Parts: sequence; C-alpha cells; structure tokens
Amino acid sequence: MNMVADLNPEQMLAVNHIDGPLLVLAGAGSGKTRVVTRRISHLLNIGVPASDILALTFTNKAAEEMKRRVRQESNQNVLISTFHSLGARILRESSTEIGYKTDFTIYDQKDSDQLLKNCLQILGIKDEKGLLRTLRSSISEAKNALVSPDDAGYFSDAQRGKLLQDIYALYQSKLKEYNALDFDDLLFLTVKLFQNSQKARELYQNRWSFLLIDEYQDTNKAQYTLTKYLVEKHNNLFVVGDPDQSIYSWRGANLENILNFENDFETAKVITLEQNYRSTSIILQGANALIQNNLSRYEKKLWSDLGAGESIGTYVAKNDHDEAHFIIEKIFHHQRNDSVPFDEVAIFYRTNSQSRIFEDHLLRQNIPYVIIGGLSFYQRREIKDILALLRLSISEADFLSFARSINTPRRGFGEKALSNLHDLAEELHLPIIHLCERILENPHAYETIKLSKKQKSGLSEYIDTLSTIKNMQQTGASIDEIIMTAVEKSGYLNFLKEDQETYSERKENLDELINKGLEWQNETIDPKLVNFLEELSLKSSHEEKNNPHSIKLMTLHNGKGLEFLLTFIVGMEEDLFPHINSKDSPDSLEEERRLCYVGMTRARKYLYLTASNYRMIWGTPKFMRPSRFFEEIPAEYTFSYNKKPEMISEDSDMPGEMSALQNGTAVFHKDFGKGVIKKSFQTSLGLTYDVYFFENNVTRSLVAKFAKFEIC
DNA sequence: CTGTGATGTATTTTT
DNA sequence: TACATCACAG
Repeated sequence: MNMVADLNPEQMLAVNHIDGPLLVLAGAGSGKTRVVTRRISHLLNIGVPASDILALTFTNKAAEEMKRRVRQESNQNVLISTFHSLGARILRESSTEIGYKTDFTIYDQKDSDQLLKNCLQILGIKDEKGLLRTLRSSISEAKNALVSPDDAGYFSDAQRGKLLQDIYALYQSKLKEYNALDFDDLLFLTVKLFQNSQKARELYQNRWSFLLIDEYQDTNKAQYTLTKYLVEKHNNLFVVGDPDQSIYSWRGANLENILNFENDFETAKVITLEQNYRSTSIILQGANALIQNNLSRYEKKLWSDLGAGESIGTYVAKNDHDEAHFIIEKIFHHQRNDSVPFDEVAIFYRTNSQSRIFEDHLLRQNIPYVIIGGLSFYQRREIKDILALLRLSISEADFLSFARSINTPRRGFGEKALSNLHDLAEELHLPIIHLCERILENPHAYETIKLSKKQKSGLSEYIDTLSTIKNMQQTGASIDEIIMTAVEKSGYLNFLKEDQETYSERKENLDELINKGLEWQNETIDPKLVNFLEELSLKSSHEEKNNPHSIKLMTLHNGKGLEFLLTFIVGMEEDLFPHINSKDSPDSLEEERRLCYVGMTRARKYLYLTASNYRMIWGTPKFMRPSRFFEEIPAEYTFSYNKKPEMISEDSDMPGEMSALQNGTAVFHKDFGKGVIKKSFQTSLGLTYDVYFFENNVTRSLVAKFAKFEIC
C-alpha cells in the first residue's frame, strides 16, 4: 500500500520522520492516529524490526485500535500498550529487584479503598466523612509525583502531613506484605526500578529503540520520567498530543510536559497539524471560539473544508425529563431526515450518574443503547468474589482477597476471626494461605486461633478448592474450566441461589466471565491465569457486547478519541458543567472548558448542547442555570430550539402565584398513579403539595408547577 | 456469627 | 437515590 498518498504535507513530514525527538501538535480530528500508525508502518517498511518499536497510549481502547490499524497496514505485531500494562510487564520481569514475587496481584481502586480502610482501623483512626477519599487521592497524587512515604519534605504541613505520611507508609507496607500493587505502583515502582538499577535501565533501553506516545498532553510526572529513562539511549521519541485536549490534570497530568518538549529534548522538531477532517466548519468555529476563552494556551488555527454545515443546536429544558425528551425527538428526527443510524449517535454527560434518566427514556422508546465505561462489569460483587479466589490461588499472601472470599459462602469467619488470622500471619511472616494450611494440619498449635466445627470444615473445603484450582493450572486446564471450578466447587453458586431475586442476573454475569475466559484462552498464545487476571484488572471498562446498532452514552472523558455524526452534550448547567468542584480555581475551570471543547469536536455534522432549568440531584430537586459555556459560543454559530412561550419566566418562579388546590383533591400522576393531596405549602420552588399515592403507599412532595399530575 | 432495618452521607472525571 | 455503616436481636 502507498503509505503517503492520502496524507497532507504536514502529516507526511511526521510519518517520514525517523531519528530524534519529534512533537506532533495534533488538533482535534487532524488525523493523529493515522499519523502514528503510518509512522510505525513506515519504520517497518524501511527495515526496522517490529520488536524494536514500542507505542504507548493511555487507554486500552486506543491501544486496541492502534494495534488493529498497524496490523492492517503492515501485517505485523508491534508492542502497543498502555503505560500501566507496560509497567506491569516490566515489573513482572524484574519483580525480585523491587522485592516482589513475580505473580503479584494488581489491586483496582476498590481494593485499594478496602486496604486503606483496614489501615485506618489498624491505626485506630475512625473513617470520618471524606477522609478515605482524601487519603486515597493524596496517596495517588504522591505516587504520581514520585514521592515515597519516606520523602520527608513532601509531608511537611503539620499534623495532616504526618497523618498522611503514616497511613501512606502503612498502606505501602501492607501492599508489599500481600504481594500486591495498586494502579499507581505500576508506574511508580517501574520508575523506582529504573532509578535504582542500571541493569534494568539498560535492559529496557536496549529493548526498544523507537518509542511513540499518544496523548502526550496527559502524561504525569511518573510517566514523563519513565519516558525519559526509556529514550535516554536512542533518543528516538515521537509524541503526539493536543494541549487543548488535556483533561486529566486531576490524575496528575502535567501540561508542562508537552509545552516544554522542545526544551526537554534538545534536538526536537515540532510539526503542527491544523486541518480537521472530521467536523463541518460551524461546529469547529464554535469549538474554537469556546476554547479561546482559556488564557493559558498555545494558539492553534484549526480549519476544515467540509463546508459550513448545520448550526449548533441549543436547548434549555424545563426539567431533566424534558431535556431527555428533546434529545430523543432529535434522534428520531435525524434518523428520518438524514438517515443517521443509531450507532452514529452519542450522548455525552459530565458525571456518570447522569446516564440514568437517559436510560429510562431510551428504554421506553425502544432505542438500543450502550453505556461506555460506567460501572464496570468487573466491579460487580459476584465477579470480584470469584476473581478474589482465583487471585489467591496464584498469590497466597493476598490477605485482602482472602478476607473477601473466605466467607462467601458463609464459613463462620467474621471480623474477629479474620483479624486473629491476620495478626498471626503477620507475626509469623507467613502468607495467609500457608498459615491456614498449617492450622488445618495441626489445629492446636496456635493459641490465638480456635476454630469452631463449622469454621474448621469450611476452611478445609476452602483450602481444598484453592489447591484444586492451583493443580488445574499446573496441569494446563483451560481458563474457563478453572473459573467454572472456582464457581461451583467453592459452593459459590449454591450460595447465590439463596437470594432468588438476584440469582439469575449474577449467574449470567458469571457465565459471561467464563465465556470471557474461553475467548481469551483461544486468542492467547501462552494462556496463563495470572495474565488473564492482570488483563482484567487493567481493563476496568470492558467492551460491551458488540451492539452495532445502538447509540452510545458516556462521560465526556470517555469520549476522547471518538467521533459521531450526531452528538449531544447534555446537562450543560452551572455547577454541573463546569462542575461545582472546579469553580474555585481558574486552572480547573479551564480544564472544564477543554472538556467541553473535546466534547464539541467529537461531532461530525450535528451538534446539540442542552441544559435543564430544574433537575433532581440526590433525590432532591434543584434549580439550575445554563452553563457559561453557552455564552462563550457566538450566537452566529448556534440555533436555539427554545420557543419563547415555553421559557419559564422569572415571574413564574415567584411563590404565591398559583392558588392551592384543596386538601383531599384526588389527582392522577403518570408515574405514581392515583393519589390524594394531603397538604399544600410554599417552598423556595413555589407552591408544593404533599401527595399520598395509593399504589406505592407513599407520600411525596411535588412542586406544583413541575409535577405532572392531573385532577381527576 | 449473622441478619435486619434504621441512619447518615456522599457524586467529577479513570488506568 | 443508593450505598455503607451501625445498632441490636437472635
């Protein structure tokens, strides 16, 4: 194939680049991925061995896509992975150098939270409201900034700092005791490894002589340092990114990394891609106008020759249902008039919790949809329970997984029994499973542990299951068989049957896990359980079953890198987007704006921005004001679908305007059914009724001007 | 140890 | 709303 025929001059320059550092400043929709994959293909064409090349991305999705394209273009397999899985790969190879065993477990965020909770308990600190969250993010922040628990300077600020330092230290030592790493460790410890071991450094510097990095604007200090080490010898670094699309500063991303590229890498060249191949001009100009409001920014002039196109539609709805209704109407409209298929439609929102109302409406209208990201399959209880068992069969010291699985089904191990076991294991420096085995062999050898009959038989069954699983691995049983054994022999399936309500759903999920195992088994060269588990931990958002004709719902963050013919950004209200937590600092406000920019530039032809005047937040109604971002897009690019008479006038918000219905009036509500008014009163939202509904036997407070009920 | 119902408390974004 | 934690009874 001709590698350059369909490229513009700048893209061509980038693709043909071979030696030395290069930064490609690639605006939204400027063909970034194509440039990366073509450049890989070009290197392969001129004789660079595939094994010399390494490409890094932030998400699995991006890595998959790139792999697919490279395979298509050059028919070769190049190592393309996320930063985190690269870390895992390196650390497994060199685990002993950092004091871990090679089969370490990888903890996801929920696991980390649990461990952190245990640490607080050990230190006798009670888990006040936001403490756990704060600690988790502080520790994560520290690791991403390459700060160890013993780096005294960092934790200077008085008591808080000392507390943080203590907990961080304990947390880290527990991880090691359990032979487990958290997500941040995958980067942090890899950097540490390189800092401390010249041997390791050289090994990996020699392994890859060409390094490519996608979304470079989102690198944090750990990733940046890792990059520095990897390219130190050959200096062939090719990065692409767009400062305007930097949306991960809360994960430690440092915009300076991309802005300082030319200083960091002395012989660096820079190429800017400004032609957008995705969106029509009006959409692009609207997005450009918005992002111009950011002060700290490199000016870039994105342009498109795809024609002016449609105006950006805006709509401020009465309430969240009205907003959803508007969107569904538009989806049908474009399906009828422009044959826009469902899979070319995306709804973007700021927070995951916003998906629910759209799900309700889409379901009601029979529109197929998929939620991308969101609550992951692998976070479900039954999945985590089984995975805990599997992990333990590999890494026997993983107390967290032990605590999770020993009592599902109930085997009589409660808080007390667990803490006794934990203390003894710690004291004897024994992996928890080894300790259990010894106790079973010689029940009277340990004073602190007295097992009841139920506990004894339960534990011995449990250990038996584990060793069966271990045996199966050694004798090369397939992954799906192993999972099936874990589910059945452990008694877990029977345990699930106790709750008839949830049984079938949970069973289905486990079946899907088994299927996943089978698939993975078949497409992997050397299928080992450790690797399967690693992939699951690192792939938090698993791809939904291929549902080719469904519309996509996702957070704006999840939308990065994607494009859709018809795109909605919803919930564009002050305090929601921009989010309330971002309002105190100009920097984070600018990041919200970049997020909006990312969302807008996903649209190819049709873009709608919507807000709602009124929405339920945490079960209570709230008035909202349209986002400032509306005003930042010049009116010449937009078209408002609000008809004047429908707008809620300021006056109608005034209390006392409506006269109250009498108590005892029978009403009918379309969601709640028949009811009767029990009380009427004024609130800040105006006239409000307490209505008793017969169907559900509940009394609800409904604001008169929003509630959809009729008098019967 | 286990099950229950009451109570309170939090929602940004992800590898 | 929805989930985790807590108090209490069995």
